Amino acid sequence: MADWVLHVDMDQFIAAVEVLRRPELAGVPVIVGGRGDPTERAVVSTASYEARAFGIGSGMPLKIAARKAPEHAVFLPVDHQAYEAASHEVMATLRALPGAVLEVIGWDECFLGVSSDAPESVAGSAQTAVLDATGLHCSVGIGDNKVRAKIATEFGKPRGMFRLTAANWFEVMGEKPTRDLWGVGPKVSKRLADHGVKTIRELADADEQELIGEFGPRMGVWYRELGSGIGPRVVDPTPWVARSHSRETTYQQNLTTAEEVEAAIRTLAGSSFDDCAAEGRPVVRVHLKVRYAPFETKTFGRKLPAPTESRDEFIEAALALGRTLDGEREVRLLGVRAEMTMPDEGDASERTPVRGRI
DNA sequence: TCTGGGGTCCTAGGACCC
DNA sequence: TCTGGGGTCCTAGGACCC
Repeated sequence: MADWVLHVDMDQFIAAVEVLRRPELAGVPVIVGGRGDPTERAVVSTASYEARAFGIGSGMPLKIAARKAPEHAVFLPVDHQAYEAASHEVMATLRALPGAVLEVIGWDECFLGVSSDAPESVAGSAQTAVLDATGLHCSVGIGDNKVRAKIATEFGKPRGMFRLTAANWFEVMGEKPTRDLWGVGPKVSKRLADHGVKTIRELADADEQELIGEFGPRMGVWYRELGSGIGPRVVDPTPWVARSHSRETTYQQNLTTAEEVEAAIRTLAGSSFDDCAAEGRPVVRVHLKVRYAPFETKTFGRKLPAPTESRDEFIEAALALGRTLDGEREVRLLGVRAEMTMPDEGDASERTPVRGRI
């Protein structure tokens, strides 16, 4: 029996959860974001397939979405608790599949490690089990590692499945742009293009030393491997442990006075500290995230003089950092992050540089 | 036209030490 | 007067993902 990685991804998860508890919304363009008021400063969390047909997508400002949306579209507020609960149900269902190892990588997606000679059959069982337990549909990518499984899912959407392995990697992905790879964003694909590397096949064939020169020893090697679809295969069921916590808020009006900024820092710093304190781990760094007009976001960090478990000490450090902000330019405070002491992680060379929870 | 909120990991370069 | 090599720690910021 061969080992497989399955990537399970819920279809339009947030919108689907909303439709589930309001069946009358089935078939209606549903847009979930912010407080559900499209005149406010906020962005779209998820749009239903019906709404996507009008060009509405995640990350889009609600005001823009409102302009694109038809009259009968419905805007809903984000309800974290409902999605959290649905997510737990989905994961519990998948974890109960016989022989499956589950690694959660987000609210609405996970990897499943399975041993089988018929991975499509396992994928079908997973889809049926999730649908029966929750009423929600999902798509499944089947791969010989995480990278291929993750990318395969896109070809299976919606409600389907797709197998991507070393055998069909170049046939399916070879001529596509590097941007289609998981971990290659707009900046990196541009830098690759500047080296004459546009397609995934070209990335696989690229000169390793040239990539190392451009991206450094770790990312250079990693990107070249990505071109061939090479990636980690181990599905790790160990519960995820946060390394930091942050709070961000979109103020409906920009903060204009030093007093307003200070009060905001106090609130955000306090909340992010509380999240860390709840885990009983000292805080070692503070970060401020700010936006300069018109649209430039920056993050500033400071190590604390010593790890602290004092809320006041952390807030004072955040305020001190806030006072170093450039007073010449119009600035909006976005958030405060509290970085905790790290759990023991072992050898960095054994980790994979894919960002986020892999 | 107006841009979320939650995260992770990597690199460059300076300071400092032996 | 000119000038090593290696290592670690830290700051600051970049990039990406869900």
